[in-house]
Amino acid sequence: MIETTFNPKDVEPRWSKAWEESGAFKPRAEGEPFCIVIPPPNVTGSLHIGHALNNTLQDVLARFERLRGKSVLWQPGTDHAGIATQMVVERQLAAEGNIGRRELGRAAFLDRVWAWKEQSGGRILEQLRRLGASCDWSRERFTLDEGLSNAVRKVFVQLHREGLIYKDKRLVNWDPHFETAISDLEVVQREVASHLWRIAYPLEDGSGEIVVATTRPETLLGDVAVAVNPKDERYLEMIGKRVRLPLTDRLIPIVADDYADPEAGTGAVKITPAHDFNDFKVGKRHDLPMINIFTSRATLNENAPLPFRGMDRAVARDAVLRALEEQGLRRGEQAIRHSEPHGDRSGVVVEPWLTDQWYVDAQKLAVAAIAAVEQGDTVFVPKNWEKTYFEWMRNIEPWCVSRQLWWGHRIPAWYDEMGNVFVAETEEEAQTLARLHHESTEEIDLRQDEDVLDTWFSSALWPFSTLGWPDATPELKRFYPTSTLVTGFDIIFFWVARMMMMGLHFMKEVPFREVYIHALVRDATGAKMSKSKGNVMDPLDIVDKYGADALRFTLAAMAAQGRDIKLSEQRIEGYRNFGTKLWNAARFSQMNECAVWDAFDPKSPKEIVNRWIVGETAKAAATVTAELEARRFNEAAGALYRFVWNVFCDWYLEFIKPLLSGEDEAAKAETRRTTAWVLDQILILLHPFMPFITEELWARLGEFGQRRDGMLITANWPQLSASLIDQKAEAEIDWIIRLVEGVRSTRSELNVPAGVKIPLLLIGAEADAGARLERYQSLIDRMGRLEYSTTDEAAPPGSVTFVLDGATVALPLEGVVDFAAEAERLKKEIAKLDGEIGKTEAKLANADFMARAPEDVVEEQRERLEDAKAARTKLSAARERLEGAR
RNA sequence: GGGCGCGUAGCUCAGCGGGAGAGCACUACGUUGACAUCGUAGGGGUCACAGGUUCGAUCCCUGUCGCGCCCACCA
Repeated sequence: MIETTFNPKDVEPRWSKAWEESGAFKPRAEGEPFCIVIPPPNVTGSLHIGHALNNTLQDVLARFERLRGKSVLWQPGTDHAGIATQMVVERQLAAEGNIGRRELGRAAFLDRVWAWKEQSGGRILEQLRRLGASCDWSRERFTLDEGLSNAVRKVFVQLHREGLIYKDKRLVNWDPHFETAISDLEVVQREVASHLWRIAYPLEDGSGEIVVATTRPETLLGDVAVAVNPKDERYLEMIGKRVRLPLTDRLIPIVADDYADPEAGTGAVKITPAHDFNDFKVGKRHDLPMINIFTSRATLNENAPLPFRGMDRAVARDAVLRALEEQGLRRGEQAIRHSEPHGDRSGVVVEPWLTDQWYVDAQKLAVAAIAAVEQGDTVFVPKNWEKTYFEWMRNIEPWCVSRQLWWGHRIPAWYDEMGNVFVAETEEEAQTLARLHHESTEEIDLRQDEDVLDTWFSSALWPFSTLGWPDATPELKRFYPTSTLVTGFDIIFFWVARMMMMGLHFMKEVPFREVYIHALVRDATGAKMSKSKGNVMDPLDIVDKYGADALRFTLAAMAAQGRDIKLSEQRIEGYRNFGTKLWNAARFSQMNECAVWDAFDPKSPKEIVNRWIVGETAKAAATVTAELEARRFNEAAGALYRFVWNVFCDWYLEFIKPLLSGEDEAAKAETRRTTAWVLDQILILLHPFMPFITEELWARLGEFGQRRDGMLITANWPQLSASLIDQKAEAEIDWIIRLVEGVRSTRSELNVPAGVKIPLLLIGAEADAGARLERYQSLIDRMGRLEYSTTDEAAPPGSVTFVLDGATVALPLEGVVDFAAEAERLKKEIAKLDGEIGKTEAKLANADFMARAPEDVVEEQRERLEDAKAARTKLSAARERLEGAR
């Protein structure tokens, strides 16, 4: 016997293991391929609620397509997450005893990182298993494993050979904490309180001064010019003159450049080409020198005047301001708020810094990536994200891919002593290239580039590298292009765009046909979850408390396209209850010996209720299928919820109780078979959302009937013909439902005690309604708590009535209810009908409406009017009777 | 400055050209061998505001107000 509540803790680990061991997660040999590559989580990370959403949606699709018979590969793996992982290990080192990575040395430090990876690396995938993720775990990959590293080297070398990767000296976003370059995308702007300081630069000829405004006075030490707008009359005279740069012994020119905005600041702007992106361009235009005044840690270097050397930039700011004050060169300040660039990982202010870095010519690669989406080779769902994608792709900047970190793919470039660079997949090949270059047969001393690649470089190859590229593996042939990518909007630029570029370049085909973009999971109040705010919901805690199915169903049910998810525990609890409801429905079926039956033909039932529920099942299956195909996860989940709870449990199971306890053995047998069949369909349809409870019930229900062929995970998705929908059955059941609801509602409104059984008289019924009443009498009596029900000629005085289609339902309640209350109820009902009659009549009297509205709409209004009028007549009659009875 | 999105029941959200829905919360009542993690019934809405299009607008268009996010810039 099934117990009254489902206990996920006992059940989940068992099925996780069984599924994996059975090979169900591996693609079947036959069938249309369906492939998803997982967005690889950081190898040493742990599961957060965003992962839970992301992977739930992927698993819903994977299980859905698997049930539909496709050959499904959900490719798992992890990302080495260069900067993030290195940061964690550096913190560990600091906590242990202040040995920095530089003191430790590259090799020893990397040993530490690998050790940490070995220790914590498996955790997040274990956590995904707890969610029920049906990845083919035997194919797990890691961005730093041998195969993927090979792919990275091959891609780098080929792009370099094609001129699409090059080394360049330009300003980069420099993170002084990690002492590495980062890409534009890794820079976040944060608003800070600051000042706009005005500083006087004395003219060389002693004829006066020019005042500049700046938020960064310390960079004055690297100024090489002052720019004014050529149209700015205030400064026309000064163009071409030189000023004495304060605190230094340098003379710098005043140049005319459109960049200077007469409206901004004082109209005169200091130019520091080595530390500002705009100034860099001005410097290039005017052929100005570039003076770098910072070290890699953003302290002042030897190019700064002696007193300032070695100072941190913040200290230097104060020192410069003080020195200017002493020299009487400050011309006031004003408090402002402005945004400053920060490293997204380090949180420190990023410094524009002049260095040699490797760049990918993204502009060229973007051409095909833009065209592919324009042509619909890859579609975004929801579609409006395409606009974001295009906007970024069309304005793409060179991608800085080198990082001055240690944890990552070492750049496959070697230098000889003269600084010539040889890019090759291996040192041997580089050696060969070097010898050719030097026309020498001697061993040439080569030194590999110290830098590693941006983490996203290897991620960009993920859809083909994980399938075995550069080898022509069967998986690559079969599953590339992959089917669907499921990811968050926050990594469209970081990841999606770059996979598009790399996939198209190396595979000559898009990496995926579809990109499903889901929203962010927020807390119940709409705030972004973050550790510092302390409002994070740990998915594993939720799984412990409510079970994985409840969490999964909640996330899917809330995943409406285009809106963030505000997750509350109450909601999860509600869907846990849904699981319990299903569990108990199964329990009921088991108690009533609704056993699994071989070869049940859904066309076979004779009983109306059974014919009805078969049709409802067909409708639900069609809806769930269509909604999942359209990626409306919330609609699919909602349809299932309503079908299981409001149709199957609330009505069908109640309808069949009399049949199951009745004498008609044929009807009883049929009902058992039908119930078992419907429940099976429910388990299959629900399985993508709630895999554990459905699989468990599948097994339990299989135990007392005929044994199952296999696990639910490999069952067949229902394909039910619309011809199973029996309109006559629908009409009859609909009539019964409305009758029962009318009775219940009337009883409740008039406070008829639940325990009191009352009679029901159907007045003025057409022949078929009368027949229905007779046929389903026991059912109706039971559900309406009726003493008996029958047809009659007229309502006895003092009965309470309501209208059902053409008939009046009378409940003789004299002595049971308060007629004043009933009169009030009738009055309300009649007023409501009057309102409706008035509105509808007005509409039908409107010539424009009659002339322009479609015929079916007009007809609908006519029917509505007729029904309302008929009901009004009957209720008025009832009111008169009531008056008479008083 | 450019872009995207959102204002619908107390809360969280679906819906999106022909009489507004769900879950939770709330109220009342529960003799019911599937289920109290439940059942039955009920209350609750100028669908932000203003114009327009239309026979008809919560839905389409324009504008206003409020909120969120992304990109760019910031002397």
